[in-house]
Amino acid sequence: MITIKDVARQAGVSVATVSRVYSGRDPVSEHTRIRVCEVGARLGYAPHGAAQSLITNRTNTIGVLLPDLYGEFFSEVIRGIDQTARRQGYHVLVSSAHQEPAELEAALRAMRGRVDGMIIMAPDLAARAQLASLPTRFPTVLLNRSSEGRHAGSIAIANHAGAHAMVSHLISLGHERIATITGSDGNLDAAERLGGYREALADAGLPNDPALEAHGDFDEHSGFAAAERLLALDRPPTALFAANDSMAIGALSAIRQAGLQIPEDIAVAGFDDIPLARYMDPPLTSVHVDISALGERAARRLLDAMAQPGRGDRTDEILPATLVVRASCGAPSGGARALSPASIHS
Amino acid sequence: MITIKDVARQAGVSVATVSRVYSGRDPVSEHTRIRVCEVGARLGYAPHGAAQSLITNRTNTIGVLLPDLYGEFFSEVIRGIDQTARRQGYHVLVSSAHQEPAELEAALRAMRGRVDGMIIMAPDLAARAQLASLPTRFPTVLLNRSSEGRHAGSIAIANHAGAHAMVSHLISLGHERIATITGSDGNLDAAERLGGYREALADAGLPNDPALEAHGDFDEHSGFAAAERLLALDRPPTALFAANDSMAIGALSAIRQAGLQIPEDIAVAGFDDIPLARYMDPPLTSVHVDISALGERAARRLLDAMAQPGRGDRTDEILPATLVVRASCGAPSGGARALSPASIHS
DNA sequence: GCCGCCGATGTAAACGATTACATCATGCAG
DNA sequence: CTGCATGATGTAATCGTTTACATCGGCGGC
Repeated sequence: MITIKDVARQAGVSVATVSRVYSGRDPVSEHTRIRVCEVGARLGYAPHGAAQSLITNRTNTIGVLLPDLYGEFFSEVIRGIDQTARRQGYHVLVSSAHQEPAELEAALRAMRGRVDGMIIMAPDLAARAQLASLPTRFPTVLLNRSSEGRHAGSIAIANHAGAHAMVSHLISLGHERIATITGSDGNLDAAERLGGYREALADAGLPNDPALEAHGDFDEHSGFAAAERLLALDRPPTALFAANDSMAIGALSAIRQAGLQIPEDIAVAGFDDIPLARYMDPPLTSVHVDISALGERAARRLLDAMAQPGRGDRTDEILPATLVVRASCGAPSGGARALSPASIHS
Repeated sequence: MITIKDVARQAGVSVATVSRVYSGRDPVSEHTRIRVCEVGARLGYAPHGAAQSLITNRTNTIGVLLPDLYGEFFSEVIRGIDQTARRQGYHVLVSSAHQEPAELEAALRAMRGRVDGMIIMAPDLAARAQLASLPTRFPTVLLNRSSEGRHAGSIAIANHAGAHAMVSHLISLGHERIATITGSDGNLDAAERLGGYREALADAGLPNDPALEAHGDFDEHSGFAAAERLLALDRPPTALFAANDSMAIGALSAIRQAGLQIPEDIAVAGFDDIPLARYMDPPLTSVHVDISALGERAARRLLDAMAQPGRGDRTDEILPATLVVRASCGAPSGGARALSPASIHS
């Protein structure tokens, strides 16, 4: 492998000069700069990242710790992070599927000297608790609401508000028996969406029937199965709010298979507004959240925090969600309404 | 930040001993090993990645270069890579959206000293040509068929065979006017799938009507728009093969909107077999490819190549695809058939 | 003509680990 | 008792950069 010394020797200058040419910080005479660039290009020289990191104490890399990644959500958040990171000359080191607290900690240690900051998504409540107790080595931004750990800022989705708005919407359409299909147990998003559902019912003075809360785990099949169970009830629901679109789509399939009409016999709504939602039959009413924006905001916040070390930004930010009404809920017309433009500073 | 020296001092030993304890290579007396571990844990010591990389010349990281990432495909391939990589103690550095050859080269340079090997996916033909001319710094595995560059192995999806099988299947159902919705221009997967479509028609002695090849770009909307154009033809097709499922789903929507029945009036098939395909109405016939396995294979191949430097593995491997017949194509029954178990050694 | 400044360049000390080699005590064979 | 292998540990060179500091020539102000 060819190093800065090789370039220096062949260009007849010292390593310091070569370094200056490439970093562009100190003044270098035009003559030598051209000469060095020439030699560098001919030799195919590229600075050794590790060596640079060692001396500058900056890696130009941000780490991303994600849970096991379901579907498009993962792509989108990474895309948002990667785009803003690269724009600032940063790389992205990803690591996924850290359910066990121990594994999570190991991953975190391994990042030492490899990243300048971290974006961590730990929707699992147990892992999250563990996280709070870890020594904070570098700037960190949490995805999802940071209930406890006061050591980092966070960015979350308006889960509660979104779910509340959706269920309220269903109520406004005249539904009184509204079921929900929940997300995975112990998942924070799932819990918050369920909370929004319950609160909306309570706000409207409707009873909370436990039989109408069917378990799911965010994938299509669990939505299908949950819908089948709900339809088999003595008094089946007239509306169904799934905690994400994948499950809603599974539910649509189950409902059709039972020979029922959507939305006439039963209204359906989802959460996430994945691209495919509008192409369903009928098009799926959902809560739109801009996942890529979530990643982008997180990256931006992290980069800011890294720029001004010390004055860490402990803000908890909530990304607004938008109600997208389509045919599956039986509402008269389409259109989107904004809700919860909240940006809560604690 | 706390270094190996701090641990050494507090434990009353030399840095060498601490290093030995952490790497576990050389023998260390049980007494001191415990002592060092104790101090290390108390101080929260973690070895500095960059420093290790510099001296050992190994980063324990593999780089992944991806094009702009559409939908679930991206998640899946990354998941496959990340899982196998982590199992071997490797990290994953991702970088996406490199369309421009210049940008791609810059990204590649920036990896120097940060990764031990690379997985590169460059479906764009122009970028791919550029790639072949780059000096090969480290072991590399290409995703998608490596037409030219003889400097690396590759793993590809059975695009041609999959499309061929699907179109042949439609022909066997009696269709003679079969349209296709193509993927993005200049995209290799798209080109190969189109090739498979054309060859299947030719093999069956059917004419190739250019009007039946509608442009798309892999997203839902383009599928919707393309289907509208096809339906407006004087002699509309009786079957439709979309180059991916997203476009097929957009097409389903357009066809319904035109008041036509699927599959009675027009049969529809896709490619990729995304999880949602089976939940469509009607369930979507598609070509199943295991994307996560693609990433996994790529990672495994790369890790192998890195383990035995020099004897690079220039094999071109093709991952088999499976025909998944559901209701949308109007075939009598369901079930999957394997095709193209090809693993071509060149 | 001298002084000081400035711009261009070189010298060498870091950065934090790994590891070949040296050192040293210990135990055991002869 | 001597010599040597062995196991535990320390010393110091090394990886490829960046950067504070030194050097040096030229130039303008006085």
